[in-house]
Amino acid sequence: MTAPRRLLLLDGSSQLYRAYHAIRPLTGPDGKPTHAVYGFVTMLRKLLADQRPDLIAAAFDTRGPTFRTGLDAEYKANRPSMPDDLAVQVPAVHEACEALGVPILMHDEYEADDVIGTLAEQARAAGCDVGIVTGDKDFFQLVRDGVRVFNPRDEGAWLDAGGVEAKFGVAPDKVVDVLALMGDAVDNVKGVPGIGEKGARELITAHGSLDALLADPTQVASKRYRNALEQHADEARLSRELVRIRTDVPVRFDAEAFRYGGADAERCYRLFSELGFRTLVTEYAPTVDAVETDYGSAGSVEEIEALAGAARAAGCCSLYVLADGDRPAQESLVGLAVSTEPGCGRYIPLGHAALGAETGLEAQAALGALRPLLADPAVRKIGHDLKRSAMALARAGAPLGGLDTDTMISSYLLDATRPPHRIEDLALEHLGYKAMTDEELRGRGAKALDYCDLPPDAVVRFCNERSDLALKLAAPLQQRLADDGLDALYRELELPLIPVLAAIEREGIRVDTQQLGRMSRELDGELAELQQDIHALAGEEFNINSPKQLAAVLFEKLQLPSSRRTGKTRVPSTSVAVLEELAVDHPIARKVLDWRSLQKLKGTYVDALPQLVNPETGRVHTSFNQAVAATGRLSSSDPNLQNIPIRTELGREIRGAFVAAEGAVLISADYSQIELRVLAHLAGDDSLVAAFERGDDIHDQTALKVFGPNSGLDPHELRRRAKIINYALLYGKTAFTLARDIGVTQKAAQEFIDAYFDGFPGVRRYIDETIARARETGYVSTMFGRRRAVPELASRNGQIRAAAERVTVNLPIQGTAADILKRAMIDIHGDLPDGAAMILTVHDELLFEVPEALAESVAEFVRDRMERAVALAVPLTVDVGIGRNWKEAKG
DNA sequence: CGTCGGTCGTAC
DNA sequence: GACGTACGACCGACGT
Repeated sequence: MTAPRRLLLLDGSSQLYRAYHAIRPLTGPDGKPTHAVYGFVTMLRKLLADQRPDLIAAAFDTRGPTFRTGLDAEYKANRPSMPDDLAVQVPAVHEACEALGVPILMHDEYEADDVIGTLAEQARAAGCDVGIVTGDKDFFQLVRDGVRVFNPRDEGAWLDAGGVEAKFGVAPDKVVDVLALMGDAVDNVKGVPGIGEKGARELITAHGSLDALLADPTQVASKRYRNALEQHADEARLSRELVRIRTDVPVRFDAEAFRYGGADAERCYRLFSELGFRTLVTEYAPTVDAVETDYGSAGSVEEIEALAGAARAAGCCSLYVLADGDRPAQESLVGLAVSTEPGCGRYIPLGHAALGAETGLEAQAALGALRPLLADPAVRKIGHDLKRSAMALARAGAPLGGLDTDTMISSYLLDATRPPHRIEDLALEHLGYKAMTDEELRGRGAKALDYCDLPPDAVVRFCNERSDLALKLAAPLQQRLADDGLDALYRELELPLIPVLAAIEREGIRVDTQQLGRMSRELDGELAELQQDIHALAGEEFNINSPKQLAAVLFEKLQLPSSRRTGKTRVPSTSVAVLEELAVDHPIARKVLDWRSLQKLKGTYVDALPQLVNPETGRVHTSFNQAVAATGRLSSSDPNLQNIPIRTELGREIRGAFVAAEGAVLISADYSQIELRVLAHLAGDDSLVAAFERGDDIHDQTALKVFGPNSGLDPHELRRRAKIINYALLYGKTAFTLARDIGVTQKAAQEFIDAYFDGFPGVRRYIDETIARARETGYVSTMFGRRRAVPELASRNGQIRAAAERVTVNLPIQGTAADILKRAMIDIHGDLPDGAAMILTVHDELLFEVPEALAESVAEFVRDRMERAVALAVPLTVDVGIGRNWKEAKG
C-alpha cells in the first residue's frame, strides 16, 4: 500500500477575512484595493511551499441564503455585510487561488464549512491524510484519525484529537455540544443565554453531552445554569444544528480534480501584473523556456560572416559584450552575442578559459571577421550600456560604429528616478519576460566567478538572451521616448555623449603616486599625534571613527551636552555641526574634527587613489555613469573624481597629485555660476538678468538687494552671506537651515529670504509657476526637455510634499546646467586638435590634457565652445586655467 | 566571513 | 523636520 496522500482543504472565506484585516490597505495600478488578495496569496504560497500537498482545494462561501437560514431566519442576521473594499477583491482572490493551482469549491445551499466537512469525511474514507486549513475553531469538531486542523497563524501546529483537547478543552466529538451551549455572537447563534465558553466546556465535560444535560437538567449543580438549560433547551438544540458542520453535502471527492500540479505561471503573471504585485510578477514571468528562441553559437569565420550579412541586410543588430574585470577601462573581452532579429542570438566566444591557449588565434580570426560589421556606421547598433560594450571592443582592437539605441539610457530618460536600469528589469516591465540575472549565472558578491571560467552553455544562453532582449526592447523604448518628446534629447545629447565619455574614461588621468605616498606618511604622523591627544583627553582608548563609541565618550564619560540625535538609531549625533558647537568649550571636539578630516582625506583619496591606478597606463580611469543621477548629471565612480577635495589646503594638495604627462599641461575650464545664470534665464528676472549682463558680481548684487546699501557689515562677510543665500534658493533651503548656516536668528533668515524675493520678483514668480505646472502635469522639465516625474507633489503629507517642491525647483536648474555641459562636451570633443584630450568632467568643469605648445590655443577654443554651447538670456562665462597639475590649473 | 543599513563627509 | 544631486569609507548588526 502506498503512503496516504495528503489533502489540504482550505477554508477560503476565513482566510480571506484574515488577510483583509492583517494587511494594511494597498491599491493596485488602477487604484482598486488589493490587500486582501495580497495577504491571501502570500498565505497560500507559503502554505503550498511549506506543506507540499498532493491534493488541495479551497472552499468559499457564496452570498445567498443556505439551509441554515431555513432552520433559523435569524442565523447570521446581524452580521454586517462584507465591506465594499473586500467584496471587490473576492473575484481576484478566486482567480489567484485557481491560478496558484488550487481548485475552488462553492455550493449554493451549503457553507464552505459543510463542503469541507463532507470532503474531509470522504477523503479520509479513501485513505487520505486530510488537513483543514482554517482559523475557525468550529472545525475542531471534524478532527479524528486522518483529519487534522491547521491554523496558518500558529506556525506548524497541526491539531489532532489530542491537540484539539489541549487547545479547546474538550475532545473533538464534544466540540459541537460546547459550541451549541455557548453560541456564537458573530453568526447570531443564540446558544444558551448565560452560558459562555468556560461554562459550556465545564458542563459538557462534567455531564458528557448536550443530550444528557437536556434530558436531566436537575443534575446540574449551578442553579443559574440549570434554569438556563431548562428554559432554553430548544435554542440549544437549534444552535447545535446550526454549528454542526454537515458531512452529507451533495459533493463528491475527486482525487484527480484536486491533484496539486503547481501554479499556472502565465495566469499568475497576468493576474499579478494587473494587481501590481511587483515581486510576484517577477516570479511568474515567462523565461526563455517558455518562449521560442533560436539561440546558438557562431564559432567559425563563415558563420560570423553569415551573421554580418544578416545584420547588413537588416540595417541593424543588437549586441551584448561579455567582459571580465570590474572596471570598464580594464576589462578583457570574453565573447559577444549578436542578434539580427527578435528571438535570435549568436554567441561568439573570444576568451574562454575552457577554450585553451590554442584558440588565441581563433579568437583573433573571429574578431577579424567581426571587425567590419562592428565598425560599419550603416549597421545601427543596439545594446544595453553601449559605452561599456564599445570600450571593451575598442580595447580589443574592434571599435564600434553606428551607435543607435542604448536601452539603458533610453530607460533612464523615461524615468531617471528609478535606477538601476538593468536589462532584466526592463525586460520584465516592457516585455513581461523574466531574464536570467548575472547573479544566477555566476553567483553573488565575492563568490561570483569570472565569465571566462563558466560553462560555455550557460554563457551562450545568457548573452544571447541579453542581446535578444535589447533588440526586443529597442522599439518600444524608442516609441515611448518619442511619445514623451524625448527623442531629440536622446539623439542629440545622450547618444553622441557616449563616445565622448568612453574616450575620457579610456584616456584616464595621470596620478603622482609618489607624492600621494609622501602625503600618506605625513598624515600618519599627524593622525597618531591627534589620536594620542584625543585618547588622553578622553581618559581611555576608543575608536574615534565609531560614531557610537565617540558619542559614549563625549556625552556619557565627559558629560558634554548632546544637542541632537541621529534619525534612525537615535544615537546622539557627532556630526560637524555638533562638534563645532562643543569645540568652544572642550578641546577634544576640535581635535576630533581635525582627526576626522585627515582620516577622511587619507582613507578616501590619498591611500585609495594609488590603488586605482591602472598599472598598464599609470593613470586612473574613472567610470562615468550616464544613467544614475535624477537630474541628468553624470556621476563618477571607481574612483569618484567628482568629489576630490578643494576647500581645504590639504584637499588642494590632493588635486596637486593629478598631473599632466611629460610635455603636457592640464587645462581646467569651468562655467562661472552656471546654475544662477540658468535660474536668471529660466526665471527671466529682470534685475538678475541685468546683473549678469553687466558682468556684476552676482553675490555682491544679492547682498545689496538683501541687506541694503547701509547694513554696516564687512563687505566680505556680506558677500559670503549673499552667496549662501543665492545657493540656498537653488536647493529650496528653509529659514531654519539658512539661519544655522549664516549664524543669524531664524526670523532674520526669513527676512533675508523675503528681501531676496522682493529684490528678484521674477524668481519668486518662476518658482511658484514651476511648482504649479508640475502639480498639474505630474512632471518638471529642463530647457532641453529632460523630465522628472514628481508625483509626491500631490502628497497629503506636508513633509513629503515640501521635499517634492524642492526637487521641482531644483531640477530645471541643476538639470539644464547638466545639459549645457553635455552639449559643450560634444561640441568640443570632435574638434580637439591631435594630442589634446578631454580627461574629466565635474558638473560645471571640464579638464583637458594638452601638449604645452597647444595650451593657449586649446584654452581659447574650449572657452569659446563652452560659452557658445547654448544661447541664454544671460551670457555664459567660463574661467580657464592652465597648470602642471589640477591644483595649478584651477588656481 | 560577507552583506547591508546607518552615519558621516567630500564634491558641485 | 528643516538643502538638491551624487559616491564611498567605516562601523556594527546580522546571517551563513
